[in-house]
Amino acid sequence: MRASERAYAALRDDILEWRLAPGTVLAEVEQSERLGVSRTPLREALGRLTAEGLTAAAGGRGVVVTDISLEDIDELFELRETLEGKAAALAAQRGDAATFAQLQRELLHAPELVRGPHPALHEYYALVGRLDTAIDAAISNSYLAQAMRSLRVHLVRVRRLAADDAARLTAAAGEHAAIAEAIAAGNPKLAEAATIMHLHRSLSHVKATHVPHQKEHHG
Amino acid sequence: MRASERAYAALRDDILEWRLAPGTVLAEVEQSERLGVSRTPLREALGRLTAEGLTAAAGGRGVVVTDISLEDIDELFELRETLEGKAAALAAQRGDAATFAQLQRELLHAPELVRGPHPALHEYYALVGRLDTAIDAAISNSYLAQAMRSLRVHLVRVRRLAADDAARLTAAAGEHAAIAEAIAAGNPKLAEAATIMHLHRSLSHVKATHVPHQKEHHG
DNA sequence: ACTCTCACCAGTGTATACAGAGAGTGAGGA
DNA sequence: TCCTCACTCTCTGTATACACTGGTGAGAGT
Repeated sequence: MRASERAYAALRDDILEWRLAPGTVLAEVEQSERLGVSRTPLREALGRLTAEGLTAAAGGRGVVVTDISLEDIDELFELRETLEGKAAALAAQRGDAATFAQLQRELLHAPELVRGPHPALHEYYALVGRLDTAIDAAISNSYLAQAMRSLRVHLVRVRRLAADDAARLTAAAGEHAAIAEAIAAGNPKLAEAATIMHLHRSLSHVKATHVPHQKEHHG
Repeated sequence: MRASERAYAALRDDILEWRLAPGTVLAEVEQSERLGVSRTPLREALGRLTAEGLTAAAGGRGVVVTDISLEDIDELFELRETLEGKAAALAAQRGDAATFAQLQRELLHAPELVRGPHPALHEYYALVGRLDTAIDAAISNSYLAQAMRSLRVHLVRVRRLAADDAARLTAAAGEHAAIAEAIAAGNPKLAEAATIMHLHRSLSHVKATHVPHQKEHHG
């Protein structure tokens, strides 16, 4: 694998998992030594991260990890409602009913994954991810899909701010199932409404359980 | 100005003005010599262009200028309708009425700019650009604004495919004035409807006057 | 004549050296 | 005591040299 790709993936993970706190200055030499690559591929990685909005240029002083404020979360979900609402509606018009009917059935059994002594959270998130992928494929609009992908990067960070307990995941599975059902039924209005409902509840949950992230400067 | 910035601006302009036809392979050494910069800043420029979707990696064989098909235009306007419709609605809710009322008055006089022996097209496009900027500012949602900016880059390319005659520009000015009026009136539904109407007519115009671009390989 | 293989080459990916700019710090004066 | 100016130092921005990969063309074998 290319060195620039490794550096990008490593830094991206570090930021999304909050191992690199917002405000952290990413100096080129420091990071290139830490990741074992030279400055050239590291600069490429930083450029991609900056283009995605995970880092920002700090005026001659390298790049810093961007912050996510409560206003950012509101803005993020406002855009998300617009894009994913439209995407669900388009999927209902253009998607394959059998695919989404199958996803609905699986989602209805998803609560079993998050309950019990050994919650299979990985499988749960993979299932939800398959619904996202199915919608992306169904809309057959690469620009819209691209816009949603770039949005989801930031949402991964936000998700880490909330406490995803079993109760919330169970409820979310039901909401996802409702979206899949509406798409399978070919009902655009209903699919959009189900998506907006889900996003509002998700946002409420994030805001209710959100704990301000302490900035750790462990050096 | 930084060399990477100059290279980026030059290549971006060349692509948007169709001086670099879709499918053109941008070899690093060749372009770095043409633009008078070394390969390092040129690679950064190519990375930014690829992130924006104006170029695409060609599997170890450099990057190529991406193509814009008729399907792309449909997808582009589908996303545009979603984003700009929402933006207009938000601007109607949050924007300053006086600002948009003033823009409406100027837009109503815009036909004078495109008629006559000396059409002031530059002023016309600047005025329309000011409406876009005002909407961007009014929505106070950086993520939505960013999504629209990345979309408009591609629309500049599409605009070059259509023949922007005085008749179309006059009609477009009226449509823009209607959008500004609806925003000034604080009517979100109306602002969204006016935007969707404008975009549909704009798309129809592009499709009606579109001439397939001949690929020139002048070397 | 067709196909397979090997070698060469063009071009990207990476490392490193050098220059220039910006920020921080220290001292001196008001 | 605070403000300002200059110096220094570190870090970014750029150039260039080197390595490696992927592709293409020619030559030989079937």
